[in-house]
Amino acid sequence: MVRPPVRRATASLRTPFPTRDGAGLFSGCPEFVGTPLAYAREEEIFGDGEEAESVYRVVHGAVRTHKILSDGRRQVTGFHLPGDLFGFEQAETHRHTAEALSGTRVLIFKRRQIERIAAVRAEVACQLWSLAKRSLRHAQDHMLLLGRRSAQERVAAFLLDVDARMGGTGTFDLPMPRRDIADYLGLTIETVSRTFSQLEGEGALQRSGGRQVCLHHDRMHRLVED
Amino acid sequence: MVRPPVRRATASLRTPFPTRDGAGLFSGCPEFVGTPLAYAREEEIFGDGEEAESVYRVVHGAVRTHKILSDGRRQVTGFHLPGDLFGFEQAETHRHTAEALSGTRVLIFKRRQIERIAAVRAEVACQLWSLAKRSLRHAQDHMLLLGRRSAQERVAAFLLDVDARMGGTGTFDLPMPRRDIADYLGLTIETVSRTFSQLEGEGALQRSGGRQVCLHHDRMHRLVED
DNA sequence: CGTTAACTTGATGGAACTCAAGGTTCGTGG
DNA sequence: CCACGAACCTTGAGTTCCATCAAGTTAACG
Repeated sequence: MVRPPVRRATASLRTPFPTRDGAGLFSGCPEFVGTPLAYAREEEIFGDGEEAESVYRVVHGAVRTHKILSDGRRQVTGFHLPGDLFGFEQAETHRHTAEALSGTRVLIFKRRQIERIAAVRAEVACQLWSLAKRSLRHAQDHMLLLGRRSAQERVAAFLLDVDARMGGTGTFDLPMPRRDIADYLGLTIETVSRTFSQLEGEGALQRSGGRQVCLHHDRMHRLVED
Repeated sequence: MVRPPVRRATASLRTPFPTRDGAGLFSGCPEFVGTPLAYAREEEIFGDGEEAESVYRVVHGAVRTHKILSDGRRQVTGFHLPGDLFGFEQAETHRHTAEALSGTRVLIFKRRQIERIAAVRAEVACQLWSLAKRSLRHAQDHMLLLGRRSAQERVAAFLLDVDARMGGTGTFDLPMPRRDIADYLGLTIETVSRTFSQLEGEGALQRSGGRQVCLHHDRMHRLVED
């Protein structure tokens, strides 16, 4: 798979904004006050190999994290929606790249500070542990998808997951382009596109305008073995 | 992919043995005293959906954890060697099945007890957090492998990983059969077998007696893009 | 409204899967 | 110690699903 040269965000209008959300708690702990920051579409939030100074919480918009091989093959490891935390690392450096999918606001927390507080307050450390376990479970579910599911199952499972995270109404706008979906599901954009068409042909969903979809929950679910 | 009926351990000689290793610490915390227990080859340690009462540490032998779809497709999510912990769950029930690869001894810890101690001692909770982050990193690396790597790269990366975990001498016996390797790498046993042969043909490894391999480190590494 | 990126569709090819033997290893009992 | 059987592993032939290559078409945006 050949991939065009690395897409780097050009826009760098990183506009700090008022502390409206500054009171936003870190898992219900008032001592964590995040610094609000905004990123433009496709702007990099942190890069693979950089020192992991901060941890992030999405306030508005969406973020993707990915890993990339030297020849350009990319695996998107997660999409992060409002409320989600990302950027935790086991080591001192990031093992991922994080980029905004669209104009996105986040709260930034200092990793050192979080670790300092966790080292003293057991209930905070337990919350962080729990958070990591939740991510781990997601990663393991995704391994099953990547290792053993067909293209149709992957796309169907993905759409059901996004729907659930966006409110579960069955109608929503996908916050990411096909390339990101493909790289998340271990497929190519062509296969994702064809699978969308196929699902629409089978009456499992309807599309309007590329990004908007309306799922037929029952038929969709029937496509995903479990 | 059709799979033979679920392989259930028939042998159930779960023989508790003396407390020789009872002094084995839980990440250096003397208050955790595990109960030693032994499992026979292919014996189930815990099953998907069961209540997650315990957490385990491998003392001797090897364990695999996997997830399985209703039609039998299986994804092995990890192999656990002496010193490794497994069986932590985010929720109250296990989301995996764990089975002994060979005669295996483990130490069992009560999850409730660990949680009780973590809730009070921050440094313990931080260790557990760190452990979860390490597992998460492994899972994310594996996603990249499953989503984007070729069969040859998967097998080569796998062999290098096992070698490193078994001492890094380059010569070792694989503790698992081809089926488990295949289900770990998202391949079929035939493809794994063919890839072994291909790697041997290219001089990247030598086999003797099915399970024993001797890796040619340089050539092996060259096959794994990063 | 024009330009560009994003998405879709078609034709073709190939890596890995499936099906089917055959060979090897290893444990068990004669 | 050797013979037998049952897993386990390897190899071959044919097929399939998804990737690749190549146009088109639609949508987004200045």
